[in-house]
Parts: sequence; C-alpha cells; structure tokens
Amino acid sequence: MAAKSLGARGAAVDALLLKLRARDSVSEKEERALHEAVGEVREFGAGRTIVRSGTPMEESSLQLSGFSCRYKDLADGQRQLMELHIPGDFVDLHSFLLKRLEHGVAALTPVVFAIFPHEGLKKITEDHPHLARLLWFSTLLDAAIHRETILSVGRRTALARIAHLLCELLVRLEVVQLAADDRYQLPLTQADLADATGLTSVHVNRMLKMLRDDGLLTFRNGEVVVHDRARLQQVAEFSPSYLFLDRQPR
Amino acid sequence: MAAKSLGARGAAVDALLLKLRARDSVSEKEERALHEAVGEVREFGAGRTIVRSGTPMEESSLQLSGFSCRYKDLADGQRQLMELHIPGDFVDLHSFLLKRLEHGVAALTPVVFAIFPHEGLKKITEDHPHLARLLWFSTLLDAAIHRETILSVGRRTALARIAHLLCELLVRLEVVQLAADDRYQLPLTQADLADATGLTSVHVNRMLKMLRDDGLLTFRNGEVVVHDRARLQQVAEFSPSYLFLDRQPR
DNA sequence: CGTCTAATTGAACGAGATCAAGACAAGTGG
DNA sequence: CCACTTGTCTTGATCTCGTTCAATTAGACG
Repeated sequence: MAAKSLGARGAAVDALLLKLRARDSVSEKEERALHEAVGEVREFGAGRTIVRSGTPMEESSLQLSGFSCRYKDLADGQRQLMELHIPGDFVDLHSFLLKRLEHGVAALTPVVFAIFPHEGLKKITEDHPHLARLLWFSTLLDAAIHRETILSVGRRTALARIAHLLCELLVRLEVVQLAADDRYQLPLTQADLADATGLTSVHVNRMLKMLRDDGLLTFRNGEVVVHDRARLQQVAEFSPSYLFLDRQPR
Repeated sequence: MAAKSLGARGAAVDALLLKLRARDSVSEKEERALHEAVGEVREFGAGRTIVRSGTPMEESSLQLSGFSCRYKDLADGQRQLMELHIPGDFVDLHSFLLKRLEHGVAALTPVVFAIFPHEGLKKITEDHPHLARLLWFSTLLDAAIHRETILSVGRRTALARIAHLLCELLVRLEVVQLAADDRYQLPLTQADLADATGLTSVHVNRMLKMLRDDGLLTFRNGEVVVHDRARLQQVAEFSPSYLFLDRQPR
C-alpha cells in the first residue's frame, strides 16, 4: 500500500549524477547504463518503514525526494539514527552485497525512490568497472559520514553535535542543489534531530535556542537558515573534507 | 624507519581468506590474484601512525598481526576511535576509491601489514568482478561495524558499551582463529578502550570492575576471558547479525 | 472549539566526567 | 642492588552536562 508507480523515471538518476559528478566524471555511456538499471519508482508516506532489518533484499533504492534515515532501536525503545538520507542517496545500496541490512530504513517525510534490482547492479560490476567503482565509492562515502557521526556522538558536546549535523546537511544538500544562500528545507521534528544526535528532544530544543540566540542559525517551520556559516562551522568543528568533494579519477 | 621487509609474503593473505571465506567462497584463481596483488610487507611499532589524515594514497594495507585503529581527534585533544582493526582487516582499503583518508590509522600494538598497491586493486575490479565484490563487501562490513558503534556511543550505557565492544572483538577474532574458548589476547590499555567507547579511562576502569564483580568477564594483563557469554551478550544487547557471518554468493 | 502533535521552559536528578591521590609493575641508570 | 623514573590501574570525592519529569504554549486540523 506504500508503493505507487510514477512517471518520474526520466529524471530518476539526476540527483545521483549531481552527487557522483561532484567527485568524478560520469560518461554518457555510464549514464545510460544507470538509466537502464532503474526499475519502478515508489512513493512512501512520512513515517513508513522502507526496509526492515534482516529482510533478504534483491533490489536497492535511490532516493529522489524527501528525507529518510537508517536507524536502530534498543530494547528499551531508544532510537539512534545512523544516517540521514537526502535525494541522490542510495539508501540501501549496502544490501547489494550484504544481501540484507542489519538496520531499518524509514521515511521521515514523504519520499520517492527509484528501484534498482540487484541483478542489474551486478551486471554493472561486470560491464562497467568504472561505474561500479563509483557506486562502491558512494558506499564509502556513507562509511566516512558514519565515522564523522561516531566522532560527534562519542566526543562532541550537544551544541557542537547539532551544529555539525546542520552544517553537514547544508553541504550535502548544496551538492544536489537543494540548498542555496545558506538555507534549506528540513521538515524534521526536534525529536528526529535528537535521534540523529544521541540526545533528547528537550536538550535539542535548548541547543537550538542557543544557536538561535547566538545568531548562528534558525531552525523553524522545517527550514534551516544559517546566519553565520563561519562561526557555525567553528562551533561544530566542521570541515567538509570527509565528504570528498573533489573531482578526480576514482 | 617504521618500515621493514619480512619474509612473510607467503602467508600474507591467510587471515583475509579466513575472513572472506566465512562470508562467501573464494576460488583458487581469486586466491592467486590476491597473492599477486601483494607488494611488500611492513612492520610498525606500538603507537606509530600508519596513515595520516588527508595524505594522498596509492596503496592499501592488509593487517597480518597486532591491533590498530582508525581515529579522529578534536581540537581540545579528545580522541575517538572509529574502529579497532585485527588481522585480516584491510585497514585503509577505503582509500582505494577515496584517494585519501579523512581519519588517521595508528598501531595500538606492534603490527605487520601486507601492502596492496591501488594499481593492482584496480586490475582486480577489471579482471575479477566477483573478487572485487568481496573487497567491496569488506568495506561494507566496516560500515556495518561503524553503524553499530554509532548505536553504542549514541544510546548504550557505559557498561553496555564496554560489554558490546568486547563481545564484538571475541566474534571477529574467532573468525580469524585468534580467539577460542571464550578468551583472547587484547594488549590494549583501558585508555584505549575509553577512546574506542567515548568514555574516560576512569569510567572504563569502573565498568570493567562491575563486569568482573558480576562474573561476566575478566580483562587483565592484556587478556580478555569471558566467563558468561550469554549474560555478557545480554548486558551488551549484542547480536552478531551485523557481522554477516553467513556464507552465500555475494 | 476540542484534539492532536510539536515546541518550549522550569526544576530536580543522575550517569559519567573531572580532580586528586595512591598502588603497582617494569624498566633504567648510578 | 637499589633509587627513581614512567605508565597503567585503582579508588574516592565532587562536579556538570544532559536527562527526566512535568507543565504550558502554539499550531494544525477535523
């Protein structure tokens, strides 16, 4: 009931291409191979589960719009988000070789995905080694983002964690042209941010107030407006180097 | 000064093969291709830096013995380990496509590595797609371990974090035959464990005492002895499913 | 208008940090 | 052989950042 077919197949890989072309060149032949690997397009409502932990998988989902997340829950109900996903992200490409995921994927807002059957991805690893390396690269980017998250939840203060997350989203959204002029739509709740940062929603609220009162950023009505990017990055100890935004042969 | 050549090239890929064959079959042809991709063998003393963050890289290191880690530091000197590495781990395979690492790699004990020039790895992606997928898989395993670490530092209590880390190491070391009978050598300091779990060494000490007093495990003189594996896993909320220990075609 | 859900703020609490001191083992140099 | 490091482990006392509990406000929506 969550799935529905759309007529969006033509533009399906656009955001992915923006993401990949920020890191390397993608030939027209490779672009065509990607297009051919797309199966159907699916929509999910906010809050829906997209992938359930442990389920055997035979396809992967490229996010076209909205916000989703990887998450794990503890027995006492506490939730931790592993990664926030934006358009252009292959939210479960890891399952191509893992064959299942050890975490859930959920829609935080309404989302649309283009589905890639693993069969077609396997063919890419055989016929298009460079494109295959780019897909591999995108999973390595996930890992690099994971590592920065480990640093955040392990050692950064609550204030720096929030600031860092919002800095990261600004940069990642700029790459796929969903952020400009130091602002972007982020239709998440403070509880979502809490789950992403390992804090409580109460404390997230206080930290957002501090950032607001200090003139660094405003987060209201699902929009983030960064008022002082330099100072925000300083508070967060944010440097975009872990996002590997340099074009070079991979 | 940290590098030295050894005569260990013959057995260089043994631990890696144990690790891979726990997840899929590896043909003799693929085994040969791996052997051929090995360059020299290098040794590092305890505490040495193996990879410095940001340095352009043209080779990757397969760990043959000892313990190393990926780490990042904050400006105030706090350190967070992203992952502990054991024999059979490709500690910086991510640099094959990232071209540099955004974190450091350091030896926690004396370590030995087999060096794989990226040129040879690239050739594997072109001539041995299945073997390439296995190498890709091993980086996805790193990502899965990262995600479990995010859950640990984000939401688990101090006691559960320590318990979980020691559970994980037990299982990973069993795979490469460096643990048996619920015990293994772990020549790290309590400060190392603190950096790995996002705690202070003082608190690690207290948690280890609790685990000891509760009869769950002993960590002394660089050896971990698990006395009650079932109960330890329960305290940690540990399940090995995120280590993907099932053999199947990848 | 009532009924949600999300945001906000205050007050008390607690897990883990910080500060400090001592114990113990392994060198190391005289 | 012994004084003297040096690093690691251990334990106690105090402090603090973030949690927990609780109450209020503000919107959105039927």
